[in-house]
Amino acid sequence: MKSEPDVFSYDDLVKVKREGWDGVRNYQARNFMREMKKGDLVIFYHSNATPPGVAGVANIVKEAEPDPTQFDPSSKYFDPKSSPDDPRWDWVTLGPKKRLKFISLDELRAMPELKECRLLARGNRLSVMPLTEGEFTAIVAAGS
DNA sequence: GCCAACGTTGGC
DNA sequence: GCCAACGTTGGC
Repeated sequence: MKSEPDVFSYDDLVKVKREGWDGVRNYQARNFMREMKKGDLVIFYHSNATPPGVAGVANIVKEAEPDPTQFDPSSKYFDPKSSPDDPRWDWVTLGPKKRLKFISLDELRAMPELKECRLLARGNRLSVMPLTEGEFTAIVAAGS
């Protein structure tokens, strides 16, 4: 899962202990969140950063449920086409699991295990996407 | 249903 | 700040 560290970093997650992952407004990303189970592990990626890269491992502490910001007119994530009767967007709640030694995007690209990794695919803009077990393990090993 | 215009993402 | 990629919107 990607986050812009200026907005919400891995350190912020450690600080607040748990955080609802608000603002996902892409159906594919939403559907991936819906597949997540409590206890699932998540690679926390810092996007739009200098440098971008992986900061740590998080876990799912609460499964998908409606993202309340979609109903809040004062939120930048407000969606007037969504209603509490028929919510369109979900969030999951994350907690910190394990901080990793920062792995920059350059280092990720150099890892043979990540050759096919969706995160690194050209033009990929999804903020939530699945990793294979091998990819996950390789990233954790690189940051441990 | 097509597709041009537009907005957003995210690396550089 | 630039720009490629690509999802969404809206006119037809």
